[in-house]
Amino acid sequence: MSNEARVDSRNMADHLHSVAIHLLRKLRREDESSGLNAPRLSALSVIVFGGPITLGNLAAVEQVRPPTMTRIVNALEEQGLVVKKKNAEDGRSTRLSATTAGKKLLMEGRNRRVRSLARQIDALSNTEQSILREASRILATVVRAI
Amino acid sequence: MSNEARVDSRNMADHLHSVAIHLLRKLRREDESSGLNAPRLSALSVIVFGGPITLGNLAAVEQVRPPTMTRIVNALEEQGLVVKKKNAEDGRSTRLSATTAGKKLLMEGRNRRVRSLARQIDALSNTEQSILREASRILATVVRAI
DNA sequence: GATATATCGTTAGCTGGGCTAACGATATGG
DNA sequence: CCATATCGTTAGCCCAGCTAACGATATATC
Repeated sequence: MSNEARVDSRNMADHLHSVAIHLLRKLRREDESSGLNAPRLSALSVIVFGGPITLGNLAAVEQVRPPTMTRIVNALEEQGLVVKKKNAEDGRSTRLSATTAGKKLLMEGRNRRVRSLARQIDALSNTEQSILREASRILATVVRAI
Repeated sequence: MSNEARVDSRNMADHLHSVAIHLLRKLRREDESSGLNAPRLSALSVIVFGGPITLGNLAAVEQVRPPTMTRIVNALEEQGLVVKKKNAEDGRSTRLSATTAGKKLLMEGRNRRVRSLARQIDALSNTEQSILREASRILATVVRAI
């Protein structure tokens, strides 16, 4: 590989990193009324679409340590969005699943949070939207591989 | 606009949001040895390339409130990476600039942090790299507009 | 079957980033 | 000269990360 290519990939990585930081900072501001911030929303999403799931597995999926996930799940539980059930086959682990309220709030909260971003995407040309769509797919595999 | 397009942009926004969360979580792990985490690295970067700059302006650029930036800058100052100077023309404001050590650490820390991401980008095809390059440019303007 | 070991989740305690409210210091305008 | 505005800091709060240590349960070994 040429040295230029390496410099370029470093710049791209740098730029993507910066964009990710600022994107999340912006979106965080949309949270005020939702009662669901990013980590909780993301965890709830996994529970809704991938549940029932154990706390340890959820922590692994979300790339955090179990104590971190304990607190996130406790908050979701106190809000009545998630229920913990003992696993009958293994008393050490729990089975997390979403309540009806949890599923409902996921959709609403997620909508609220990404609404402003979606609005900006709507304003892009079709070509630009295609590029973004492809890029987000590529990025997902890239991130998974890190 | 068709309803399908709106649904699609919401899904894209959703997906980008999720990717951004997981990207930053991954990259945060690369920080251990660097001594510079994301907010400090980002702030230092602005000071290095955009300094001298006032604390308030830096906070605005970084999209955080002044008290938040005060703490970040204090940490950078304690590490000898940044210096505060009184503005001679306006005694209320300060002029932040990077020390030589700050400039050096920025390059090294930034490299370390995005190295694993750059490595994955290197492994992509030329086409995929082009898509990512375009997408990061588009995203930057999108984020700025939110 | 008893005992050692491994695994799951929680608790405790730390660091650090975000915020608002309130304040001192300095500029500026009436 | 005094009222008002602006800049940055301090204080105090919430929440997300982490490690270390622990109780409870499973499992393996003797």
